[in-house]
Amino acid sequence: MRIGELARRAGVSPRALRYYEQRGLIRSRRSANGYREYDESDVRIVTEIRELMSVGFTLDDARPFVDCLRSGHSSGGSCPESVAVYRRKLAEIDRQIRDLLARRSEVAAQFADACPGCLLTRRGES
Amino acid sequence: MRIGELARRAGVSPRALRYYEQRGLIRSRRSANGYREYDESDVRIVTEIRELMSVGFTLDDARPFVDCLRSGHSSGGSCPESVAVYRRKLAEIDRQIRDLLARRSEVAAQFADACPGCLLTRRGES
DNA sequence: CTTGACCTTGTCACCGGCGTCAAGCTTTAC
DNA sequence: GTAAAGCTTGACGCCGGTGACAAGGTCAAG
Repeated sequence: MRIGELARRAGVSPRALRYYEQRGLIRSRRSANGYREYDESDVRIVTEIRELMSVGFTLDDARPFVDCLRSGHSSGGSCPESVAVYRRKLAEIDRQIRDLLARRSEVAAQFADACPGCLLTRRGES
Repeated sequence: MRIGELARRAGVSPRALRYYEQRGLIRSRRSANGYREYDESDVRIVTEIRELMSVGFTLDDARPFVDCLRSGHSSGGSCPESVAVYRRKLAEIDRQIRDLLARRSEVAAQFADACPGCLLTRRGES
């Protein structure tokens, strides 16, 4: 299939696919007229990339998963390198959560300091 | 004082100060030779900006605080507009925390799905 | 033959907060 | 007198993941 069909099937723009190729995540055969040619395995790969990006992974983060799929594994996350990325991302998210919690209390403290009484009424807005 | 001294006293680069001016956060008198001239109130303003940025405020977020200081208040956070920004930022942080928590469980779910057993050993890395 | 849908490469734009360099002035220190 | 430090404006670069546009090649349907 050509780029437009792959894009439709994977739910991305052709522009994004060319970018992924430029970044070395997907490859393409070229037909005689220069058009990119893809097959089913590319659909799988792009789908995997999108799934990872939807939970905050970068393209570089996704690379080990793509390699894992290419090396024949049915799941992109079952290779040691992918597992390492999973662990790293989880740790990263945990760190971000901690940072945000710390930041929240700093903001609340500054707020209370600058405007005593303002904070007494509402909290969290959840 | 000139830009270098203000920069040193406020703990920022001269480049940052020119940027703040370009964004309309600080103003400068010019001496005869074209050099920017500042006084103590500018030290106070830049310090306020830095304090806000250190807890994740953008320059636009800081603007009401600067205006508040300029209008004679001893604290930049005591004006209604600043209070509104405080509340907005707290709500924003709360939202980000919720998003990250949701993301964390999505990543953990994908991880568990892709590599059953991998997640059993450690969690959180805290 | 022509229209229109699809493809190609290449480039600029975005967002935030500057860093960094260029090219030229002024002031300060010795 | 001169070199170093400090000042000026202007402009490009960064980071991530595209969107949007330009200027063209290709191919199927009418």
